[in-house]
Amino acid sequence: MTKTDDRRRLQMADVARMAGVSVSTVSRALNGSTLINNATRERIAALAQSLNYTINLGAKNLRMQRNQTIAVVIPYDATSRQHISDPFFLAMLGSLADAVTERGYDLLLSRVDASKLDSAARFYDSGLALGVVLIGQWHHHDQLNQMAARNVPIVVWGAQMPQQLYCSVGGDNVLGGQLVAEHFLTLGRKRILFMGDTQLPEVAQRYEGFRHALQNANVPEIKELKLTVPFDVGVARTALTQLLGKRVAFDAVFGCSDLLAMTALQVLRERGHRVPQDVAVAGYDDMALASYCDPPLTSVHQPIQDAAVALIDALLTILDGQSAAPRVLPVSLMTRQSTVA
Amino acid sequence: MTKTDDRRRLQMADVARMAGVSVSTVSRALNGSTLINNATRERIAALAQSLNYTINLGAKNLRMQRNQTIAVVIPYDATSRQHISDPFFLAMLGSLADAVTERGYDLLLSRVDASKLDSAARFYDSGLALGVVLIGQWHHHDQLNQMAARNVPIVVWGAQMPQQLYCSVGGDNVLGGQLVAEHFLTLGRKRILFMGDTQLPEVAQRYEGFRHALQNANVPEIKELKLTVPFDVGVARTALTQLLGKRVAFDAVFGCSDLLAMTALQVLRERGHRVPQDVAVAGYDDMALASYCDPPLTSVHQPIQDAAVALIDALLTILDGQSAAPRVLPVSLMTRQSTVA
DNA sequence: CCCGTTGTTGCAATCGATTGCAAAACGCGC
DNA sequence: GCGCGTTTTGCAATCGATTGCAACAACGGG
Repeated sequence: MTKTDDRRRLQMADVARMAGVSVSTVSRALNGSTLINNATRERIAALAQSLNYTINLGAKNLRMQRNQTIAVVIPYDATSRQHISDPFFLAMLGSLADAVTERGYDLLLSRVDASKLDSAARFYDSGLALGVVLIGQWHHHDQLNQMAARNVPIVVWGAQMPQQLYCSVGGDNVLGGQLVAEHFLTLGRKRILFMGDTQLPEVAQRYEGFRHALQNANVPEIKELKLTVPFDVGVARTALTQLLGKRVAFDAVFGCSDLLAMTALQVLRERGHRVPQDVAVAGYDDMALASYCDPPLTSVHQPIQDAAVALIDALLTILDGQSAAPRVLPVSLMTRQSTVA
Repeated sequence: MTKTDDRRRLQMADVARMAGVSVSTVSRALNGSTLINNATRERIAALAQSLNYTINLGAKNLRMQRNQTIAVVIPYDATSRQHISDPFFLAMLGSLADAVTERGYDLLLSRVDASKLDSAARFYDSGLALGVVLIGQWHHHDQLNQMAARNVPIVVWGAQMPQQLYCSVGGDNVLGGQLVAEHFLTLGRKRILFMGDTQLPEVAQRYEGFRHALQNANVPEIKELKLTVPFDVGVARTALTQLLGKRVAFDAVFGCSDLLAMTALQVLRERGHRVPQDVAVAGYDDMALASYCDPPLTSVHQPIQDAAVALIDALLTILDGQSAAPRVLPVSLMTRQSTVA
């Protein structure tokens, strides 16, 4: 099969020539300008249609000084060379794609090194996108503030922090942590293992709510029962195994993501602990897999679809020249058999 | 707080003026042309750096007649107004994002109505993207062929079909179906419920392999045990419930996605059937949740990361002017407790 | 028949970069 | 100080669209 000569893409000048008018006329006709005679407009529209002509958006955007693209950035941990795998990010991405599409924008998806969050600005700086939605603050609240300070339109999924210059949208992490702690306390569990990296703002807030609930109930906090692990199944597994090896006793586990909780579930079962009888386990995010797993996982539900809509709306507000206030979305505890039989 | 005057973006002309040279010189300097004196080049580079100047990619792309963007399109079912939710698509998307980023391209994510797959070509036609990766053929093999015929660079995740003009990458669906059937037969199960929509090429192939294995073993095919349902948990649940109401007996279920299989798992359990003792259940895709669910789900593993890499490489090959052959990737059966206790 | 209006159309500048070609600057030997 | 070969630089055209402004046609009134 000989390859058909991949001839030059059709452009406005071609349509103009074939219609016997100037490029300006074609441009105006296709954009529905009232300057153009109705008959001419329709004739040109029909011709363009039949030629299967599509306007070159690059050229249009350049001239119009505007485009219709929103960048969504999911940071990755360069040290562990991890791929996007956490279902939470993926689910968020799916909802964002819907929200963006619904509003008639395009979505540019990218990943950046979590230690250089500010490189996410390149999409704005280079004019590729109107603004940026960043999933997670990671360790670089400061970089985000700097970007906001130089007027990069950016909205971040994550915790609301003091002295924050950028707009954030996130779940009520303090409440989430508190709900889990209270739930465990109601069940009479007092030696609760906390799994998460409190260096991350969101996790820090969950821990704060968690600790606060313990204090309120006059339950002492136990140092060894704070297990600092990243959102990484492998690391979590070894850390937990190690802890169990040290024979530290606990009767409940609070994993700061469903994946962490489910890892705990597996490790505990392998070691012969019964869930929830011996150890109750709760997770965070309430992903689809939480309700399917064995036993179904108690988890803090975050409203992902609302979150995606809120993120996009906030960004559009900023693009509109207004300022968007940070938002904290409600969360709720989904109680399942991993904590109550 | 008064909004700081969001002054015009810096452009090459500005840098040129400040450096006391022409735009051409700046352009060449930043692109590392050897025409430029080393000292000058460095001076300009340093200046640009300090000014935080970023080149306008829209303008550059227009002039260069090229960009670095690949469109990834995930169709949606307009009739059910479904959001991206199937974890398989999301996982694929994650892997694609990594593969694309790794090769230095950007990823434009979009959704199109599954009944108008050809509208995915707009990203190419409008010059927004170099080419398109489409996830799934759905019901429109014909539209894809037409796109390929008019030289739209496109690669499709899905089944390889006869008289196919486009490049596809997919799992070995026939083998997958066969593996599941053989596994069930080995377990002595002969009344196997097939759940999936054989209108979809991939599912049709799985069914073909499945049926073939039954024939080979001289096991009769049972008409009522083919349940035609889309990849939609809600629909699947009602269809299965209905079937159970009709008292049709079966001792195994083959769900064409993990989500379908897990839905079956739940429905069966609700109705008091034990898995795997009364009914064995197998799924497809081997998502993370398959190994976590209760009981862990036997499933056909598809190499998603390899698939993503293969898709992108195929597209790049096509963009390079060569032709890319369709690829069928190996699959394997992950046996877990949902079929063997 | 001339002129002002109104309704259409085209010319040419513009968006922000790249690049072929001509011109300027430089070095060097005579 | 001149001529010639090398570097180095800048002018101007170009990518494919949009749009202000001027030009032109048609028409009606005086």
